Amino acid sequence: MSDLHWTRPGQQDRSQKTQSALLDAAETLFFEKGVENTSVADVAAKAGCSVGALYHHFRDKKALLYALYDRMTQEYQEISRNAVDSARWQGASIVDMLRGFLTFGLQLAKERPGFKHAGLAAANMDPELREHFAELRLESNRRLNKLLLSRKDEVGHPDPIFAIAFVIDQISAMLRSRNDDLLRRTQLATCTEDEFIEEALQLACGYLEIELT
Amino acid sequence: MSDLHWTRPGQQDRSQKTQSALLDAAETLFFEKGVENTSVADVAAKAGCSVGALYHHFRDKKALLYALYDRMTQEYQEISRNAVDSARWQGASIVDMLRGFLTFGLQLAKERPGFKHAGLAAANMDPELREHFAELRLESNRRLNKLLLSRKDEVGHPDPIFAIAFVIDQISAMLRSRNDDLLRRTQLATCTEDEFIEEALQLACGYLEIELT
DNA sequence: ATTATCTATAGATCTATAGATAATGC
DNA sequence: ATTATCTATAGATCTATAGATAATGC
Repeated sequence: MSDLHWTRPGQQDRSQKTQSALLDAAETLFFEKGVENTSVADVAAKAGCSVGALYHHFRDKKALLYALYDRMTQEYQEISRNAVDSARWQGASIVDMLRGFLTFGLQLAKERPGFKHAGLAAANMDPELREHFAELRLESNRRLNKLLLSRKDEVGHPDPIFAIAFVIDQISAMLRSRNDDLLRRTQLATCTEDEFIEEALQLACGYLEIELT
Repeated sequence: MSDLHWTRPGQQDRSQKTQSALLDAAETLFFEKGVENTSVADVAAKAGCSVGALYHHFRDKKALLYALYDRMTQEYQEISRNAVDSARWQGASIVDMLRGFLTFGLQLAKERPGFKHAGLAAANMDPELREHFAELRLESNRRLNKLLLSRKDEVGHPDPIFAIAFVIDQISAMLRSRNDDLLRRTQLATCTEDEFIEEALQLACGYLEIELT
């Protein structure tokens, strides 16, 4: 995934500019209308350049898509690694860490709707990309897992290691669902974001057998 | 959605047969390779008939897709209404009802993988179909909600009506995640299906404040 | 006589390339 | 002199239709 032999390095200043413009255009159009329903001509038009220029920068349509995912991946990893950082959560309780994770998950979806759509779009497109996205999420979850394990003495559940992993998986699933606009609209319980966080914490803490102060 | 003006009624015996064959072929191919990557020629070939025949039965490609979703909807509703049936769960406890729901959700995904893929495929295809699928799931959840409310005296949570709705939403999200092969493979906690059900019940009951006997 | 099917193809895309032109930076 | 861009188009699909042929059931 990360070897970039499909994009031309670019040796003039303007090169970088149109390459970015092409990626921006692709990001918008691919997730608005779907990759299959977006022609390279559409992308070029939105980027304000010609089809020929597009093919100068990217070997083919797939290369453009992969380069786009690569860009998103780097963005995502930077944000995520910063949010679930061990130094940042030094001394915090499990509840605080979980609250932080929930807050981060909800915010990210609002600030970068592209990520959400990208995951969706990758689904029935490229199995490789789908895998890649799952791996990204797993990495975040693993970091959180490590954080929580450092405080596993707070957990009353008979098998704390399993329980922590299970809770993270489920909270992750709940977040994904909450972040999907359509799914949220068709849920039985309507609540604000803050309410959602607190109720999800109740769920988690009840299971882990942690006192919610 | 349910008015079927896009399929020809069919007045000969063989008509029904090829129509079914076309829908079967579409079901397989659409969810294997994606709708956009499947040509009507592919579908006709797999169904063992010609493109012309396909267009005799369905106005256009979209009509074929809609007819397919219509068929799946009817199947799904029948199964679902039977599973979450008030007569069937007469006198059962909330835990039993939730366990039944979880069991049903896991089994359905195994028996009819099409439903799962259909939901996925609908996602970045047709917004209308996406909505339709969400509505279907909502209907199931509403039925379960009604069932649980008849036993809300078991619930220790201060706001039982909200708590029940919230728990159903979250269990539904957890099920969706568990039923997605790729997501399951990248989860932190590996567990069998039965373990998943019991742990999910623990989560739910801890939150609802129900005694797990 | 009607309904269902087939073959062949027109017309509309859309991807990717070839060849010409313009802009950059040494 | 090299790199980036544009215009124009070849070639490959793919959808949907027209017109001919085969099967059905009254």
